[in-house]
Amino acid sequence: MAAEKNAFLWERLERPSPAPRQTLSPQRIATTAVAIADAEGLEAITMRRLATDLGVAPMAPYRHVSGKDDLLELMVDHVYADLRLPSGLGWRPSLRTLAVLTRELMLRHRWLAQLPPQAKLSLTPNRMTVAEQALAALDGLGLDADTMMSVFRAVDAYVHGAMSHESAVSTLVSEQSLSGGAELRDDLAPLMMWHMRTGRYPTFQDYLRTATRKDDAAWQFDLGLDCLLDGIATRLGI
Amino acid sequence: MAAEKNAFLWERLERPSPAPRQTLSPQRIATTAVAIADAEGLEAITMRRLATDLGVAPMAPYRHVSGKDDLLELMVDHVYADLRLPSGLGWRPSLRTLAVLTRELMLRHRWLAQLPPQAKLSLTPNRMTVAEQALAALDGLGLDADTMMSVFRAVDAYVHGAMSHESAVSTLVSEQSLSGGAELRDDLAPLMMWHMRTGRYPTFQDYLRTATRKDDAAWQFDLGLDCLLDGIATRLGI
DNA sequence: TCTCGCTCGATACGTTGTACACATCTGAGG
DNA sequence: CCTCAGATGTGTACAACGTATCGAGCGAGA
Repeated sequence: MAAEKNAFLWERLERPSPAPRQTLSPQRIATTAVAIADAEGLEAITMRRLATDLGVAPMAPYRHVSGKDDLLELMVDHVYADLRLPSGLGWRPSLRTLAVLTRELMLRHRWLAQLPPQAKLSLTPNRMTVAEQALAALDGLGLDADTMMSVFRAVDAYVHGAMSHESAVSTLVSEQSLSGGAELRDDLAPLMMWHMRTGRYPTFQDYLRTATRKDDAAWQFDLGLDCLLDGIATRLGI
Repeated sequence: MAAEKNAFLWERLERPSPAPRQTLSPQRIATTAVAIADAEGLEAITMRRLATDLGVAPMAPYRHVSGKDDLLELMVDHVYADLRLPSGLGWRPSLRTLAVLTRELMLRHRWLAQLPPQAKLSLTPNRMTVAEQALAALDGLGLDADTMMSVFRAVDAYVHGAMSHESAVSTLVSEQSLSGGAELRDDLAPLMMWHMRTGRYPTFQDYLRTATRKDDAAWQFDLGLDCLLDGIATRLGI
């Protein structure tokens, strides 16, 4: 594993490259991979496909990333570079902005919410920067370190959970709208109908009949988020 | 696709099986698959491995599940059968119990938090029942249907997001503690150290130095959950 | 009893991640 | 300017995966 003998991916990235052979670089690999995933989804990310789009032999990228997991981390770090919080806003606007910007990032790159969990866990520099900024926004309010981190993680957990759902639904809908073509929600709706016909879910059925914002994902996201922020404010007295 | 010509998996499951050939059944398939995933993780789930453990040819399970995705849905539904809320508790204890029981379920089956998102989305009967119970607990409080669903989904999103993180960490730690053997957190800690040595994350570093409950996942989970429930109560006036 | 349809077995194909050995290019030291 | 070690890209190959396909065996209704 040639790429691994020099410690961490991030460490290698920060020293000047000893041989500027320039046809391939972590930057170019990340950009290309992100373009593929944005256009065709996470399942289109293949080491061979990546190599093809880079105009290079299948095994070439392995000189720069130690494997597919490494590639996914690189992609995550690449897109998180776009996520920069304005500073000096107070804890609540900071956390709210963080959540909203993260949502927008995940809508721009729907594959972000579909990554395998070890890739979501990855401690990449740009993700560390986001965490640092969020923690800094919570500093100096009289909270102990554990509480600060828990608050940040609670918001992060909500955002990831909500977006995992939202982007799975939107991916499913767009997939079948371009393949089947006939009816939108061609998979979900009939299955839901079948469940309803069993009569076992009366409250759920009421919801389906009377709800008017079933497709307003932003409204749903904001409601949960504001509840969470309200609770943080009242419970912690900040 | 023989298994698909008869509509939904759940529909097939509810009619009496026409040929009681009994060597294979969705029940037995689900139990066996869950046992594999519980013992060896999600990546051990292979159609071939499943067939081997069932004592059957590799393609045999395809008569009962239409593919791997179907298998994962079956597994999800199987374990969610254990999740039953006590009724008549009021909305807040109900939602809290739901969250805590879901967390325990996901700790018992760590693969639940690592499923690909389309499997998390699956509308299985037992998941529908959980949703029905949660919505019922929110009924009659003067909330409109959209708000009820959003509240339920907010809690669900928090639980999934938090457990996705928690179970990824615990999986990582247990994996390397049984493989590398030397140091616990052998992957995470040195990488974190390296990040800290860059000096770019002072607030984060303070956290690492002064925090005392870094490993108390239950405490962190409860704090975020209680904040969310507080916020729901105050913002919606219930 | 015969036959039909469901169940399971055997074989095989295409795709994936990646190990390995070889060829080539680069910049530094003579 | 030449050479040479090491970094970089190529070609080939393999094992494992999901699953399509076809044929054999069994049970139940005629």
